[in-house]
Amino acid sequence: MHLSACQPFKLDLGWLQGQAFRWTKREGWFYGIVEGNLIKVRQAEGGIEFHSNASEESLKPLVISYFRLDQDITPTHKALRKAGLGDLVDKYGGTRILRQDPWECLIAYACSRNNNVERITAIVDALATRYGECQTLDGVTCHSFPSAKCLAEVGKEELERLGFGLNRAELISKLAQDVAARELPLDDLTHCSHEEARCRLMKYPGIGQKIAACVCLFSLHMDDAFPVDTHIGNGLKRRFGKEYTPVAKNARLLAWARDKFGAHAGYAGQLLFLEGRHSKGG
DNA sequence: GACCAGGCCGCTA
DNA sequence: TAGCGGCATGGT
Repeated sequence: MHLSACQPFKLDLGWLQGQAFRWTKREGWFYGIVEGNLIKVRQAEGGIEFHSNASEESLKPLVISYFRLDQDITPTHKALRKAGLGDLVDKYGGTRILRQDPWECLIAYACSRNNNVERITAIVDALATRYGECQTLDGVTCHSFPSAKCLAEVGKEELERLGFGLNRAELISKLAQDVAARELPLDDLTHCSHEEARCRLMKYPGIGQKIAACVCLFSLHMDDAFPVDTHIGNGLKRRFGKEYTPVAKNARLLAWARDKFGAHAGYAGQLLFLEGRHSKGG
């Protein structure tokens, strides 16, 4: 099925994996899970083409939302050019901030501390392969991400065995229990203020400013969230002379970003991230 | 063994 | 509030 997208829009593994980790590319198609369904997508004239074994008609609104095909990106680009990121808009303007499933997003970024993208992908994928639902599309196999209820029953020892490490296993086990019991009603956080969502997430030891911001940005529809990692910090320093501390707790930095990029801070960060990873050869 | 990955936390001033 | 150091966890 063909879906048109507000332009510019360009699928690329760089920004897909930079946000959602588990997308793969085979023979020109990108394979990934959207709302529990394995789909394949590729760039098409004026938008994308996607296919699934599930009803494409019923998946259509989900796919549009996931890739934000209906988002008019022009105001964002205009704001970022004004803020001095015009070259990045030229380079990475086809990027979108995805609307991921909050549960998988939370777990993936909860693994991001002391870790790299490849390893995060590997352990999240190991979890899905072991406990998710196996799906096949045109010979490509992919597993949906296991539910919170499922992971709550798995237990932290098993998570540790899967390669999460002791601390991450404990954190993820706790998150699974609370999400399953709706102590942490993830879907409801979409309707909270950015501040409240952030605080709810940061109550968990192991989830700080950066990870909470990633979850807010990539799955809770909060485009003004501004996660600062090493790449983004380096980019800020290079371009704007901003001091960056690894804790990213620098309230002044966040205030500066809010002032500079406003509602588009998330996009600014994402383009800086892509530049940072790209320049490192990734 | 050093250094690096999309950090977090607690202590101190 | 910010600055600093300790800790984390495999891989190269």
